[in-house]
Amino acid sequence: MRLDESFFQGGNVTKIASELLGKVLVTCFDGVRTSGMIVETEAYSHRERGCHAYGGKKTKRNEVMFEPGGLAYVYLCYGVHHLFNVVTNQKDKADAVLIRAIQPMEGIEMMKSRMNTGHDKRITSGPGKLTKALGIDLTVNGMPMDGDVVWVEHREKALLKKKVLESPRIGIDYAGDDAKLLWRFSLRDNEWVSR
DNA sequence: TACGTGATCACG
DNA sequence: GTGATCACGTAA
Repeated sequence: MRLDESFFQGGNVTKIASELLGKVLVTCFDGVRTSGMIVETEAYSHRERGCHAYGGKKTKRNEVMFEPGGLAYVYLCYGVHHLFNVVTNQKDKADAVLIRAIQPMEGIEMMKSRMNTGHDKRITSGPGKLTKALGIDLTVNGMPMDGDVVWVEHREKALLKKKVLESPRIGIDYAGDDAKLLWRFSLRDNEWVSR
């Protein structure tokens, strides 16, 4: 079952970030499906300093965050890596969830090919790696999560709460005290979580 | 621990 | 226009 916009417009970005754990992120390019179970996410809200849209700051890069929830927000980080987010909340309330790691499911050969490697060890264990493995780049920015390129499926029953680990977000030292928020969610003991 | 990498942003 | 910055990954 596919998640629709009602899921992404729920308004509580940390709740959505934790609920995305265990769900399946899917892409389909040229008829080839690749997918993986989401094992690590981070929440970002316009109300805190870690967010690109902090204080309602709207730029060319982040304008899709100001649209209603259910769109993909992709941007280039450090000139090399595409990072994939899902916009949540409602129009002009710019919140998003960063997908940081997945556990490969479908299309593993395609992922290995995209990663230029012969093995499948930890090929999706990080926000920049999973986008490469899934074929996500800037052309995906702004796409709806209920189209035929990228979407999220719900397959398994609800996760046990105690499987969800909450910790500080990675790589946002510039956010001051907001860097201490426990807004990173991961599946405890899952080997595909990033380091 | 160091640094590549290039789009984007905040200045002028 | 230009320089600083950056929600990472890899090598060492």
